[in-house]
Amino acid sequence: MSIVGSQSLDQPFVIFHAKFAASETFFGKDQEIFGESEPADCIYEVISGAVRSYKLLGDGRRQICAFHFPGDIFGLENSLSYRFTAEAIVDTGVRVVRRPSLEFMATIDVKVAHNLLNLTNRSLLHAEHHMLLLGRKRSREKVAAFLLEMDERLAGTGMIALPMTRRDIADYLGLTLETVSRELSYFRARGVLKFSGITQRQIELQDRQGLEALDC
Amino acid sequence: MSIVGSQSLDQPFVIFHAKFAASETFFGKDQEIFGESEPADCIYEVISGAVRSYKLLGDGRRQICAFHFPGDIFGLENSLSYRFTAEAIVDTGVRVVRRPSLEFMATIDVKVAHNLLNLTNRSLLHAEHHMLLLGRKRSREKVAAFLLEMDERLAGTGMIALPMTRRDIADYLGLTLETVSRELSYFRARGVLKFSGITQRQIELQDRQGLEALDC
DNA sequence: CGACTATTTGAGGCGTATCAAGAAGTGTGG
DNA sequence: CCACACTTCTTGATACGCCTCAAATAGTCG
Repeated sequence: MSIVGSQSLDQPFVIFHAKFAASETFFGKDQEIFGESEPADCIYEVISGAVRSYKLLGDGRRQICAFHFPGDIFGLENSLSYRFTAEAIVDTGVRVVRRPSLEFMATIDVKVAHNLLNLTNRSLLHAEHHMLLLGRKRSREKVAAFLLEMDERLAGTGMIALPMTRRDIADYLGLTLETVSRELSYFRARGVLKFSGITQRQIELQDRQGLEALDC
Repeated sequence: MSIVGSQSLDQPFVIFHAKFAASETFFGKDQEIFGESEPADCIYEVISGAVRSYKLLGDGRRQICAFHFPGDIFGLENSLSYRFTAEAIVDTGVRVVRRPSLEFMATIDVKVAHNLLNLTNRSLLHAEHHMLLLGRKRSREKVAAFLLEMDERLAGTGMIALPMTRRDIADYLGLTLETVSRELSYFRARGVLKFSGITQRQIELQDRQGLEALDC
């Protein structure tokens, strides 16, 4: 229904131009790709795997601002340093472009500049949508929205293979991992979803309307 | 300390170019400037007054995404329709530019395109910062962060004249108005702030460090 | 298989919401 | 200027949703 969160477009962004794009780089599970307040040298596109980007409070409380899946671009900054930390959730391959070369291209290629703006706007759209969730939705509605977003971004088939832990989900939704688990159990008990695979991360949506009714 | 939320720059943005800028338009208190999902025709700069932009859930729960003060630009979109509703908090004057003329300028003037990107990035920075607040801070920390943000954006002198109600503050912070009121009372009882004017909206910060300690 | 991590589930507590009533502040008309 | 109606704000009592702590189960990896 909503395209929020998806970075896929009808046409690929002209940002990772062949002439400037570096080859694929790999990061292992839980490996940091860049850290908050590090110099923002590079921009990344996920090739395979999944990435979380988050901010921390002084005492360790964590807010995951976004998950990035294959095709998504992250690490776009206009300031000198990154605004958050990015980590691979599972083994992940990314394409890297150095910022200076991108900015150079933006000055000579209108299409690149336009795509940069589009990408940033897309992130902003997602962030504003997520503010509504964080500030005003209850735990059940948050988890419902999460499942619908993941289904849409990962497959759209109702068969979801989550790469992230319950804690990641909780830190994305502003909940605890126990509350996330309880709400998933609630949905399972109601037949809204079931754990289809051998693990608890493979989820099959049985009643999408039941979730959409909660997504408001 | 933080520049989050402030849209002021060393140099003014070259967006409201003399050739294209319309004259000042006025909106009365609580008047809608544009509505969510209306066609995004125009872009606005606050001249005087204050604006809130918010999203709603189906049952009326409201999340204020941002406040806009003189000098701030809002209503920037890349999609066809606005992403939220904008209302004047008090009597407000705004400068208006039609989007098509702005987009035209962006194609012929690199500086305009660059400023558009900068503005969008600034909004994104604020949104991500606010997600951390909404998802992971307690009510006291939220109110402390709010007071510091307002001080910085409205004056920076420690004398704050809030244009918005407790309900607006609550909907910005993901709280109820009663909780906001209680936390303000708490800070007042501790001598962190006092109500300096004849109304409860004029606040004088007595102990900024006390607030910054909570802002983390 | 054994050690470890991730997840579920239960019991109880805390923080914020809800409901309610009164005080403070604002605006209007006489 | 005051009287009155209305809105906003404060404060108290209580309820409840989510968090915390704890322990058992499920899943992963050597």
